[in-house]
Amino acid sequence: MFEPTIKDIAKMCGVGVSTVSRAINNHPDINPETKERIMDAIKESGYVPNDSARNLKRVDAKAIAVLIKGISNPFFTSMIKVIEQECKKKHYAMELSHIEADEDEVDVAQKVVKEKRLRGIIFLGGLFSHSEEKLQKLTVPFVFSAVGSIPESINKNSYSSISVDDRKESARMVDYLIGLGHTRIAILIAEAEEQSIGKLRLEGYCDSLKAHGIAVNPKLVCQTDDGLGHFSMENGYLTTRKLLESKEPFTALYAVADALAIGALRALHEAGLEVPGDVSIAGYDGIDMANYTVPSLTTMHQPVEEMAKATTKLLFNIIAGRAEHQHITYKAELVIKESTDYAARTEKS
Amino acid sequence: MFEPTIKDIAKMCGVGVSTVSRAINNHPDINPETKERIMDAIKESGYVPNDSARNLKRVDAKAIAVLIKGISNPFFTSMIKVIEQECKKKHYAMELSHIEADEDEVDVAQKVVKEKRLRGIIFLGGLFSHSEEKLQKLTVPFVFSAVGSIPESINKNSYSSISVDDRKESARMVDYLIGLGHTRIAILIAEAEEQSIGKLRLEGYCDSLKAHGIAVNPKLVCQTDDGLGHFSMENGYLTTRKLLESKEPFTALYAVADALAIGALRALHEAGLEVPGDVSIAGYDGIDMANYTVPSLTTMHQPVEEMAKATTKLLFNIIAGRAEHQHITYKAELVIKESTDYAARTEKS
DNA sequence: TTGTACGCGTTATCAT
DNA sequence: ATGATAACGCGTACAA
Repeated sequence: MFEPTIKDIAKMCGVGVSTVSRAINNHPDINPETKERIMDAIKESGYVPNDSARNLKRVDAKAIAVLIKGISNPFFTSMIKVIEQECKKKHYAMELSHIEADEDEVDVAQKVVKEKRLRGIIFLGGLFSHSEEKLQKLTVPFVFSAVGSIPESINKNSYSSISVDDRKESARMVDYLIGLGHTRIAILIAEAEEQSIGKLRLEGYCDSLKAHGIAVNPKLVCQTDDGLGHFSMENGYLTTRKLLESKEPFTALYAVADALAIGALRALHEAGLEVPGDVSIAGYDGIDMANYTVPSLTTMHQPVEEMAKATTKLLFNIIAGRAEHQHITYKAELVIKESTDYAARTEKS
Repeated sequence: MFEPTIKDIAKMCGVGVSTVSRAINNHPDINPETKERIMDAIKESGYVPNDSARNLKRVDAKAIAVLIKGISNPFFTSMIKVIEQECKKKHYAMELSHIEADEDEVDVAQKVVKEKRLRGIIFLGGLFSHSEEKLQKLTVPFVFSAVGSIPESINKNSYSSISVDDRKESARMVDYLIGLGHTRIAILIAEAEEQSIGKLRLEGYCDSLKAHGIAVNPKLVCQTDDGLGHFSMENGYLTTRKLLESKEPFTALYAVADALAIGALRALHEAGLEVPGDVSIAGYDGIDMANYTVPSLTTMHQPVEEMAKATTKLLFNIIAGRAEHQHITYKAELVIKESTDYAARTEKS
């Protein structure tokens, strides 16, 4: 089947290619009549401009990339949806790419930027372990969103970030559990690498315990041993089972991701334990699903929509030269649901 | 910052551009020594070929597109992951694009094909409402995966499809529920447009009831009224509440998607009903989450991984001219978990 | 307001 | 085995 090009359209309308180009790209210098005639011909012939040729010419494509690490976490799915909508509004294309656990996101970014000649990058999730030198090789603006903490050593003016203060909010959750009278609080983490979100949330946990004069019991710090560090329900389930098998007593379980918490819920149920009757459970993220579990899940709700919108808005502003690099921290909201209760009741039972 | 091109590499190595091109693309006619020298220079300079220029020249990009309708259904998330892996293996790029509920997937496909010059398309989800004429305008091979039924009127040799027999498997689930003694079985559907998956599963429901001499009670056919037809937990929750408010008695609830079932689980819990004590619940899809709900969910498990692999494999084979169009139907597996029980017990309570 | 001609970075064809 | 060169389809400076 024949694919018409811009030349064919030009011939059909008896005009030059540049006139057609102007019509397509809404240039001001064009006679409305000719433009209409051209647009009609385009519709009729089913002509669609070749993206490759455009991008080749334009030196940079009207597109951004979203590089996401840890797709298994439903939290990101929500963010992507919002980011995609925002891109559509701006008529930007969005290149979505997953990054494997063992890949270096900045390396991938570099490759993608050169391959696709795009205008900006959003890093979603993962952890920050890049040298400033490496970052500076990236020729387009980029925004880190929902990544682990970024070392102070990196110049704040060389990148943007959108985040919540994972360490602080995590501590807040543990404060709440302690406030309910819990002292033997287990924590479920999937990854604990340096600078990762998991690590930060673990630190918050330790902060809070220490602030309340409670020693951290290493036996209650539960980490998956698959090394993959997925925030998955399966991981939450398996790790909780191991915790139960260890017989180490606890009255509350804090999972650093809702997906983990949901797996934990199931494991406790199978062990014949009531939530929150026997054990209180708290999650983190505030994903949709947390509202529908039985019992519903107490969690730290991150403002997904706002964060996603802020991320894209910031990136577009930087691309347009309308903004400098910024660091925006959102507050998470402690959403108290059915899965947590006073320890006193627990002890009685 | 300066971006080296193939010419720069050529100059650096004192060779012609074509030699560099040959080195990059693993052409046979090249001296291993020169090739090595070139590859070194490429690494050193950080050169990455410009995808746009490549695709422009190559008339078709080494890429396929996945067009997905209904991203909110977690079932698709799993499929995408597998498809992506398969693409990586074949060194194909994968363009992922969501289709809005009101968009026509074939129109979008046409646009994407022309814009990106890609080699094939996978349609994921949605329903089939396209004229053969329109389909034939698509110049690249395409495979429908997990879409609703395709009208007999369309020539089977003009497209491929991977699916499960939704109508039959749906009936099988209802057979099972009836086998447990249930007769007042409600059904939860999100969309019921012609040819949609929802419609097919509804038909299977009716088939089974009729085969067992049970009349279909329209009051037990529950459909969301948001018109969007999302397979979301929220939809399942809200629709179930409406059903409960209607006071129409039922002992079993069949949700045509697990996400809906999870919402239903919650709604019943809030109404003080036990599952499966008071009401049995069954889902459809077999998503991961179904194993972790409390109670765990009886569901029709679709072989996601196999289907996704078959889809990509088939598409690549057709692209390579190694295969004709095919229609593969997979069997779903009835996975019996905790959420369903004999009606007898229900009646007693 | 419109048309002509060049070049973007790459691959393929042809010589050598 | 290697190099020169013509496309690929488009945007745009420049001329008209």
